[in-house]
Amino acid sequence: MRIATWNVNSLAARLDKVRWWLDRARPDVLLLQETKLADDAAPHAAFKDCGYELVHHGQGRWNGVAIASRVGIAEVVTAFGESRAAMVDGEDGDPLHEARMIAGTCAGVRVVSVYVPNGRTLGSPFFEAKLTWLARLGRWLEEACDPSAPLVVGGDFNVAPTDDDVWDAAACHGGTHVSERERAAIASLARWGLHDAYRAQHPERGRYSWWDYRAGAFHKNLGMRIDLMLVTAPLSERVRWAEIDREARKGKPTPSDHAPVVIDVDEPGHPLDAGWTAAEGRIAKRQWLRRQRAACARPVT
DNA sequence: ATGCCATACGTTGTATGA
Repeated sequence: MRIATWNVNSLAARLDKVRWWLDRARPDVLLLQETKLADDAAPHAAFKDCGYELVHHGQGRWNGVAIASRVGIAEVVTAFGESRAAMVDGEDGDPLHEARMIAGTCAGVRVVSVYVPNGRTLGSPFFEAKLTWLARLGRWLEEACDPSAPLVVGGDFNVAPTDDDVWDAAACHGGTHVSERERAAIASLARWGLHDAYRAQHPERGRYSWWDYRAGAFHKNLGMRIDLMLVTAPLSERVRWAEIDREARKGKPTPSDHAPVVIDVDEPGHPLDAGWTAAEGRIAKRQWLRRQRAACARPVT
């Protein structure tokens, strides 16, 4: 089973790129962030054409999260299960009232797509709201989820868990994304039972999931690893492969400033589509894996 | 190592992002 997360920075602007990537990586489940769409504008038909069911939680201009699955989606929860009445369309500026969380169950795995608030600057009300939001995520996990069951919280956490996850912690946005309190919030999630699936497969430095659009940051590999796949123990021991697909950060038209983070559960690569013979399937799978490694694993290209 | 890039909304500017 392949599960991925991708902050697409507008699903409307990125729809062709997302379709290309679904065909390229064939994830079973894709967690999406920053769709920047209202629910009634969610592109269900486009995903259905690619073989995916889409569940979406958005309010329009900003934020917006979704889950695309080709193995079914059940038990959908948005906004930590708060009622619609409690949500005031984010108009009060409280991130707890914004579309930043959606969960579902796909092929026996509880999947949670999160878009953690940015925080803007240390000490600002936005920064405090970011910490409050992360604490709310922790409380929801404690109340509604089971660390001994297979679960992944994937998404844009807007936190680089360690200095190995950022090109230069000192140069980083006046301290957000790398501060002690943000990292303590991630550590608190870890204590509940969430493991960093990508880091478990890749101890090396210099692997990032976001690069600034400007000043050639991507080509200089000046980035941060802020898109995470955090998995509970029963899922962690099933992870066989993880990558950040840098290919998706390249090319025209303009890509998202984030790259997808992918994990394979139970086996590496992906079961091929029906219609292949077993022998053809094995060969194609090896070629696919080789291509993936060559394309994704280079530190800088 | 910031808003120099990119997005939406709406109209040539403002808000937001990490």
